[in-house]
Amino acid sequence: MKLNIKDIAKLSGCSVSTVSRVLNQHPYVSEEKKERILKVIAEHDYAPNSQARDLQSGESKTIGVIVPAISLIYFDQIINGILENAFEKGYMVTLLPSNYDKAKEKYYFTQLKNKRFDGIIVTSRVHEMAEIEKFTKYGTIVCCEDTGDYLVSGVYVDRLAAYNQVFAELKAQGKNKIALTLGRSQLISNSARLTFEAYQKNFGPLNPDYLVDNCYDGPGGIIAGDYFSQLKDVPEVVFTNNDETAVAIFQVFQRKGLTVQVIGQSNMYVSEAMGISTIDLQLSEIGRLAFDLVCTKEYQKICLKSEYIKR
Amino acid sequence: MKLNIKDIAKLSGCSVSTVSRVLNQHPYVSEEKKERILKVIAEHDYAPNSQARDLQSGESKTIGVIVPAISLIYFDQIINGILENAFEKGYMVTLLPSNYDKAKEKYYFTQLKNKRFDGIIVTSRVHEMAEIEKFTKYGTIVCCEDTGDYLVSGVYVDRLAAYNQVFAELKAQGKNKIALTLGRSQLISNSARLTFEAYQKNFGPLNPDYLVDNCYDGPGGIIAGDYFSQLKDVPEVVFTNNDETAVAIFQVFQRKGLTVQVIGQSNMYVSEAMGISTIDLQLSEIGRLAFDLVCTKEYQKICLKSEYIKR
DNA sequence: GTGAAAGCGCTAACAT
DNA sequence: ATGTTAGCGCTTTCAC
Repeated sequence: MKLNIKDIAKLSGCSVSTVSRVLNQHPYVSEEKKERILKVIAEHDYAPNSQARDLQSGESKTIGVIVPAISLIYFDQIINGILENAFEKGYMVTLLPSNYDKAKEKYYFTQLKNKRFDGIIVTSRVHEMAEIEKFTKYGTIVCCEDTGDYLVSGVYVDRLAAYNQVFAELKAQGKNKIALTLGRSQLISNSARLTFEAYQKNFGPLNPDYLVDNCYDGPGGIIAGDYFSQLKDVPEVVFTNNDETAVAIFQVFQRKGLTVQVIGQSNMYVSEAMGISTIDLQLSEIGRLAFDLVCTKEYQKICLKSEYIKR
Repeated sequence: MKLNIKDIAKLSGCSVSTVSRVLNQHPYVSEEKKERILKVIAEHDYAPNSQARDLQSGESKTIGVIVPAISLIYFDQIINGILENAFEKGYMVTLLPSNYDKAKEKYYFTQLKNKRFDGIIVTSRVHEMAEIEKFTKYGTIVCCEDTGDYLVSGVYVDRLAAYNQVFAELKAQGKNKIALTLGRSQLISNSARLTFEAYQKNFGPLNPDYLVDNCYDGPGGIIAGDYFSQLKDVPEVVFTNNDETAVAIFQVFQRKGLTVQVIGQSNMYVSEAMGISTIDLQLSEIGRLAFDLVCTKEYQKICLKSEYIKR
């Protein structure tokens, strides 16, 4: 037998508005009634229906987070940052797995229009930024990347600076056989584009043999490692797109007795354990700030500094 | 200017119920009106408000998943199983981080009563099962563990069988210096208890020097590895509670030139890459099935078989 | 085939 | 300080 606020009112002999007042801790309720109502509520184990509250307030205290796939540890850190912040502010976080499927992604933006979410954080995307800009009229959207000239909030790290620092140092050390791994190719991924830019600035055009695409994790790293080690001209350094990949490649080389420097990205625990250099991408801080923006509905672009951690 | 169903009715010159009918694809609407309404909807970029729908239907098509902390890869696999299944069935998944804080956990069960979720999946918990049983009157609850005699649905893997197999084989191989790592101590964690049970059955009482508690991940493994390798009597085998820990311990030993067999749990990619034996805990399948139960609101206990993967 | 109207459970403006 | 009532936007009988 599910009770509603009306029942509580009846049971405690007062009006719904009085009950609502004590529920929401509004002033102007006599101690006597207050206690009586509280007692009835406790006795009958009543809890206000949040769907009705949401409808009434027009908010849901819920935000959606678009992720390509949760299993990539990269996103875990961002999610953690979001989660911590959201909990403190009394928000709930709904995970929106896209698998980089455009239809799914669009569906989630539609749900924003439906008011299922107060806002959406995009950790990675397949839609064009111009399209996402259009969705902002349905609600707050914050992307975890540089949103350029588009009117979309963004929180990101200055990757280019770190990439340039890494490549410049390698060059100064006299290295010049530098291989790269990327996630999605430079055609669609912003970070891939920046990697290229920094590489070319320091070393000129890249030897296509020294590039492996679609490297997202450990298994991808194995493939890349096997490939690089079979080249006639084995690279001196492999600059990877994340720590999981870096570790896997490192192990392949180690097993084959090759001495190749591997550099990761994200500063995950695993790279620390293996003593692999990495770039701290401040993922959890990005999540934290992105939530701040989505929560306050502010339009803003925030750029954090990344740090090259040499090991 | 936010339109509602009433506006659409007015704009297309028919009643709200007719609009509602086409929205929900009910029959008995003339083709002519249907088209007209659809056109108006498209032109004005209208989308029905899901909060109102939820209130009306009494459902939210959302389930909550209690996790101690997302960063533990262990839970990623369960979450992935849940997410895939949920998406297929048109449900949303809200992450409920508990950090094993009892107050937080309780708060989430309260939200179930509030009807914010249609159900909750508990991946790990701090509440007693008896208490959780009481919460089931607020909605469906499914735990990812053996719920024993309590009237709470559970999906889990037969760990004891696998643990027994492992210890029996080690014994047959003549090993007897077996160390253990655990997550939460055997006082509160079910899997810790089972590990103990299987160990004792095969080897009798455990030498307390051969036990390390509170090992959740890589960092924990490092500590354990350092500890074990400093013992006068270094163990021959370390049976760990998860693959991340196993890998970390393995590396510590390797670095110190010690030959110690390490066994993990979860069958994560990392153990495969390192060639470490492990127990496949079927985590993603557990997530998948748990969602099935929560979705159909069935009360059921499902036990899966775990597999010892020797490498 | 279509429409009027009664809720779903709550909040808040308005009256007293 | 307390009660009455009009919505929030939608679905769903129940008439016609």
